[in-house]
Amino acid sequence: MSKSKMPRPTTAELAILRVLWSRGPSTVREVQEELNRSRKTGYTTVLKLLQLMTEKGLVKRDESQRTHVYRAHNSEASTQKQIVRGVLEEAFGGASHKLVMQALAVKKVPEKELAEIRELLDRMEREA
Amino acid sequence: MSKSKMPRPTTAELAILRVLWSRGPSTVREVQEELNRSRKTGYTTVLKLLQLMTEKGLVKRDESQRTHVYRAHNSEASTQKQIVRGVLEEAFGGASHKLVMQALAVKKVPEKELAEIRELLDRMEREA
DNA sequence: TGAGAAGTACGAAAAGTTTCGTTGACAAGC
DNA sequence: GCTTGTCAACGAAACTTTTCGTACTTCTCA
Repeated sequence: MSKSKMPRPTTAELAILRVLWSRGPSTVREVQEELNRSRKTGYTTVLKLLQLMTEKGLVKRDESQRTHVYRAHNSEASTQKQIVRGVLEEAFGGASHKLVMQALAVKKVPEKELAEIRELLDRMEREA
Repeated sequence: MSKSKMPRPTTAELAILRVLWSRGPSTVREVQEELNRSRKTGYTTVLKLLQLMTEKGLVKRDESQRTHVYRAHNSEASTQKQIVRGVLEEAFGGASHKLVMQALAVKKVPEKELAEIRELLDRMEREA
């Protein structure tokens, strides 16, 4: 499935993807235990989600062992980009700068990260 | 209902809110006609949505005339902030700078708007 | 070897979202 | 006063997302 027609992950799916991105390839049990740190979730719930996500192409499954191992199909960055695109259209009418400014306003950003943003801005201006 | 426990608007709800923000207080018919520019939507669909949104507190309804008039309860900016907060937690693990950089990367931002962002950054540094 | 533990598959219930048909109230014009 | 058009209310269908019970298989080890 091409990346562009990939459906946007739902909330529960994202929670799972975040575990996979941070832990790397994992079993159902491992994902479930990690999720339980923040929110109680039954084993079969996680299993079912991962099965559906496999069908949708959001994750890949290694079935070579009895205990299957799942990994995210798309990178964290590319999934985030897809989500941003969605939010941008849906809630901001495409006005990226508004999204940027809200993101900066919502939460104090460390100096180091502000510098990163500045650099990106510089680079963009140089290319324009 | 306090702003903080206000549920995040769904996709269809957001489409309606965007009309209300841009047109100001409007009747069901007016909202529906505006929505039809981009995507065919039945009258009763819009009506039902607006009724549900009234219950949820997302919009306010003026019933003094037979033809009711709806207006958004929260401002565009505060709703956007709420959405950004959600996306930030759900998909970015709270890393605002990543959200900012994805937003900048997704779509070319006009020079004028980049300048606005720079100004905001300057202001933030001065205050820090 | 057989009892229990750990795993997958499947189906369906529960919950949330979106759509629309139908009904009855009210209004406007003839 | 009757007819036609516009509107709100309601209920239900269709669809999506989330949750979990149950059944069956495989592995472990006493």
